[in-house]
Amino acid sequence: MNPTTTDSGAQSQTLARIAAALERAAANLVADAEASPRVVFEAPRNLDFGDFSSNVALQLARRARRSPQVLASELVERIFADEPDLREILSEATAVGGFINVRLANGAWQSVVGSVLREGPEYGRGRPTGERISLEFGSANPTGPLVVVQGRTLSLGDALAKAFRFAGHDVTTEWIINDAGSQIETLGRSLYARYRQLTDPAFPFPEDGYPGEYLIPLAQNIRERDGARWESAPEIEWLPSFGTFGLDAIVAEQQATCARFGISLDRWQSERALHQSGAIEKGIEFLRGHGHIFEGEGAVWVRATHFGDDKDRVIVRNDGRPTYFGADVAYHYDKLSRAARAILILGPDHHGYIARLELIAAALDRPGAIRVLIAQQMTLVREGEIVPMSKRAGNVLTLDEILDEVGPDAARFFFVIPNPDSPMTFDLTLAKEQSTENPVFYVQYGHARIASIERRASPSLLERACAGERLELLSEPSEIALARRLSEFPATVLSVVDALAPSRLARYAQNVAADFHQFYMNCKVLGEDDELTVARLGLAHATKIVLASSLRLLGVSAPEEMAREA
RNA sequence: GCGGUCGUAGCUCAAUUGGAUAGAGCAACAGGCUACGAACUUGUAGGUUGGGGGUUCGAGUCCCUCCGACCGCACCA
Repeated sequence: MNPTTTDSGAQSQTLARIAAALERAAANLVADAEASPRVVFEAPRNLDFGDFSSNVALQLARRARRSPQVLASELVERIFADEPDLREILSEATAVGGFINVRLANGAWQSVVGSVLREGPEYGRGRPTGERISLEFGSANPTGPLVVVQGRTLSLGDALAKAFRFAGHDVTTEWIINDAGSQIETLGRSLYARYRQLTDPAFPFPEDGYPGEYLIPLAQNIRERDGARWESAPEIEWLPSFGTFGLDAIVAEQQATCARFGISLDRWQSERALHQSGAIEKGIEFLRGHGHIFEGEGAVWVRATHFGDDKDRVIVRNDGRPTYFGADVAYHYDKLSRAARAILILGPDHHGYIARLELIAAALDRPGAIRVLIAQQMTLVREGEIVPMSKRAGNVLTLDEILDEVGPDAARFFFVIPNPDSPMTFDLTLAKEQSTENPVFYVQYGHARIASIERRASPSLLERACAGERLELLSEPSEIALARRLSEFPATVLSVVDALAPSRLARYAQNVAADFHQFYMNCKVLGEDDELTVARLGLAHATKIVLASSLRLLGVSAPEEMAREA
């Protein structure tokens, strides 16, 4: 189906044969040599129609001067008349409403199971494409602990990175630390106030400071290290020290939270370092060379309106300091020198920034090379009540607290279920419930159930099953449906990458689990007949492989057994 | 006011990039364990895809226009 996957299953070759036959038939019926018809099969939304369908008759109808339905019927008749051998691989071909629907013989699906067993965790992996991709996500301000939204960008970003890598791309994951601006000074003042408040509770807290109690332990650390020596020092002495101390400590905490989430990024880019390294000047020079820079009102501007922005943007202030936009230009100049494409997943407060970021690509002569996704806002619900959160009041629920409450597996799976740009309600009560209602446990239970069956199976039969013996015995509808589902895995990974939509993988995992549970109800795996047991154990094991791969790409564990219910 | 994102079943979300009868899960109702883990499963019910127009063989998807929600609109970061 897709040439970039290794062995996406024998059904793809089967399909190619059928498509070729249809193309020959169409070429005969449509005496229009200028464009030879191309037959593309895709899975119909409703599988009652068949395994695959093609709309080629709808597209060719006008040129063939007959109705789509008539043309489709003729094409179907022709391929069976011209190539009777097709009946071996094609159990059914029908023309309905202009579509040509085909159903493959069981052999195609049996061989998919063989492919999965042979390739194991490598099933579905793409060949290296050589394309390098920069994927930025997380990137919280270094002024406080990570909160829920960052959990969402982290889950989406890491899942996307894993899918890109599995599909054969070369990915660098990165996070920018905004350590260059005035917020570090504000952080320093807030931390200093906490430090003074340790001995003088009446010491005033800065009005625009960062509330919340997370700075208090940091202040205590400073107190233990340095004692009272800062109490009488002037601000010019303590400010840099407190700012840097706070920054380093908070970034370290953010990294620790990522680690709890099972996420480690390749690159933590300091914005200050961009300023110091001369990267900003390099970026500006590039733009100047392309005529995108002009001077006015004492500042340096980028002609952003030329690329569709609603106003031109200052890149160097009239006091000579670059703006944040300047850092962005520099950072993406650097990213695009390392990678073919840069993808960013940002929080909801960056909505108005999408155009400005994406136009940087065009200004750098790489139109379309920057793509910004916005992870929308989340509403937290617990026991049916909205959890109130206000940054000002300092009662924001941190990501760490959420991990404490529901655990990393549930959090990662839930964050990835909806598409990034749809706002999301996160039900903490549901996420921590270990029950039918919880999709994470549903999928994990499927994996554990297979592991349990394998523990009970005779080792010699299991060994034969893993070698792919007797798969030709699989013929029950629920067996074929499950095998068919396993065949969709490689295409699912590719579609995650194409659409930048990890949610498809979460959904896919749920579908695999559902098909397995149905198979399990209908077909006894460990039965009287050893040969049938071998075939079904093979199917079960292939399912376990695909479930494990799906969960791995989502950063969720695949347990061998679930904790027993009380 | 300008711009962005969105609006789909009672709730949480899908819909293979323009395809057929818009699908899952939860909640509701009715069934299924002397079987490999019932943390499972079978079925029923639930919709004018916010409203209206347009483009074409064909629209939840693309265009226009209203309505509504959220978020931006700095020589802050």
